[in-house]
Amino acid sequence: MSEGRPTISEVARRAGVSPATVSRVLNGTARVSQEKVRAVLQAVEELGYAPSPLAQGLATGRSYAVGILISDFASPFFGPILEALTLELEATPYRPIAVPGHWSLVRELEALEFLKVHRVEALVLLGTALDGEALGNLGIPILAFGQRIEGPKTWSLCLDNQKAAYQATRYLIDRGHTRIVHISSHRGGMDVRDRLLGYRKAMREAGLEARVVYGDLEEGGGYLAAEEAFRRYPDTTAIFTANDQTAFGARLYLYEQGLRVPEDVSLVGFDDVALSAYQIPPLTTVRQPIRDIGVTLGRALRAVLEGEVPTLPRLELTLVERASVREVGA
Amino acid sequence: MSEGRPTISEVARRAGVSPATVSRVLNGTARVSQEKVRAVLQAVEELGYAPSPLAQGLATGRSYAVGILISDFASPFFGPILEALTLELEATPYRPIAVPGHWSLVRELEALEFLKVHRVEALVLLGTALDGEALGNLGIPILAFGQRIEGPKTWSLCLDNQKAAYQATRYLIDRGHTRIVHISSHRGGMDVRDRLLGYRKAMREAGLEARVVYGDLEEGGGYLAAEEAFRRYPDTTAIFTANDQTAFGARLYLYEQGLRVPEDVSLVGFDDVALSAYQIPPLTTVRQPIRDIGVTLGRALRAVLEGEVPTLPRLELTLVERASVREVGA
DNA sequence: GCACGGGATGAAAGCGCTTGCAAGTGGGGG
DNA sequence: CCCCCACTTGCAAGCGCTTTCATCCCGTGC
Repeated sequence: MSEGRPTISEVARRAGVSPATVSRVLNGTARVSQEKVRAVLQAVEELGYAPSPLAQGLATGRSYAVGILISDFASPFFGPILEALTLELEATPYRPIAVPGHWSLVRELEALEFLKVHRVEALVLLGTALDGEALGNLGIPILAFGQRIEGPKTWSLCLDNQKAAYQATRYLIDRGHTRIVHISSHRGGMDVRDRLLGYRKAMREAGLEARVVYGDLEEGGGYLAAEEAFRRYPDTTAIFTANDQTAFGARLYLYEQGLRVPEDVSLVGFDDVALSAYQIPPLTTVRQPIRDIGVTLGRALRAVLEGEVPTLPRLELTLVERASVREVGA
Repeated sequence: MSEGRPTISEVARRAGVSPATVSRVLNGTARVSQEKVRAVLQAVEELGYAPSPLAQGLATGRSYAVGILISDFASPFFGPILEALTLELEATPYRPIAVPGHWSLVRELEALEFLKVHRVEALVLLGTALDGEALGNLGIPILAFGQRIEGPKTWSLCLDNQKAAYQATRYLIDRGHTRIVHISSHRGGMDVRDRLLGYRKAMREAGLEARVVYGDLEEGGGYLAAEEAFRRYPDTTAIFTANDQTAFGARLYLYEQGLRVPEDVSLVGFDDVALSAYQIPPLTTVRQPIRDIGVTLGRALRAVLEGEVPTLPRLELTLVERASVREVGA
């Protein structure tokens, strides 16, 4: 024994029925008499049978695989989203094939090709740089987050980044800050650009000078960007970053320069990554409902796979006030 | 057109050969004349043909899938390992199916079942609680990290956690600390226990009292554990945590209590997660060569899949001195 | 009592690919 | 000039499953 896993024919033989009947019982695709159902179920039980997804896929023309293109497994933002997303998929017959794009368009295209070859039935894009062009008409539904994509059977989960960034900037302005730097990035998708827009709008409205520098959305880039910011704008009193990782990097720079947060300079991040609450001081940041995003994507994915039109609930971005911002005296 | 993807027969027809020949050309399983090779290749090119892994799998009895059981996609430690690991697999025909076990034995068993059903050809365990028992004799090679597993065709990548923990504790002792708390955890595998052992050994040798409290290896647990530590041992001057996330949590507790790091209490972590260098102050911690671990596992996996015996190089744990420890006066 | 309808079931084809086997081809040696 | 061998190539079976189609059986209505 241990002759590999049992096949449907073995189950059929043992139950005294045909493979077709076993298939019908297992998939509930046709009425089968009580008696045979019982026999089949018992045989399945005894043999420990589980159908081969490969064979099923071949026969049905379906793969039951969904492709998830993620920018980076190591991301404290997308990682948890992936976590929630896969969790949501767990009770379904679909299995996620998650591949990282490593922030490189070339890799993303390769990864996409890989997923195409594997005949994924749907695609989830988590913060990639892919656009409608690159995706072409690959005939499967696409769900995107962190980027806006146009196309048939394509849905994007969009939060109002611009508004949130606007509010975060206002928050700083309302507390007396006028010399506010925004650390943005050329990396990242629409979201990051929207945040920049929100910042710009708030500054413009307040008649303040927009001070923008660019990082790479990671800690190292944040550090460098902060350095550049203070070189160019030494009198800066507040920094608003395009994401938390950038804020962490900036924070270190400030620390090394002996600049206290929030006494000397205030800091506001974006994302509310798990660690933001544990920064010193705890980081005031725009909270993205990470778990909800993952769950929402998961649900939408399920809907899409069932051929339905997904309903993407409106998710809100909210500023969570912690301790990295201080009110400056008039 | 756009009639789904082309099949091997279409390629064959176009190239004026049989499907068998196409297969042979593509897999290099037999000599084929120059001329036909060219014809096939051209047809493949023109049609944009790529073989279906499903069909290939069915025919060969292979799945080209490797299972990766990870404790948690959101982990700042395992996430990057997974990242490096998958990267290493990219140029191979194998595709990773990564499923999270969510720190729960039940889920891990479910996940394992899932992977078994999908006929993965090898299994990688990243910090799960599974032991030889649970794994049973599932006839495929297993690679483990962060846990020691016995069995045929089973290899564990083990770093000397005990020694590293011993050294980290000595580091603290050598700098004059005597009242050192270790925050361990009941979660996690052998590694975490080894760290506890290393701590104990160092304390014992120095004739110091072992002060151990337990967390959950995440920030929240670190916070709580630190709280408990100071309740039980108010005169503590140093904390050595079983991982960095725990240290982050403890750090916040200290901050909230107005205890300065390192002036009032020194802090040493374990892992050297990406963010450790960006803590305030930068965290002194035991560095695990995260990237190397991922790469090593990836290479070993490839070897194992080719039927070879993997060579697991010796990876070292080193203490990286940053700014969270101070020397206490005599 | 007979024809008919409908539900349960099995036989068989086929999903796209690989591979053992046999057939066909051409060249060299006897 | 014929035979044999080595090489290339196609045929066909089969991987494990689904699904169409035909068959069979039973109950019902006239």
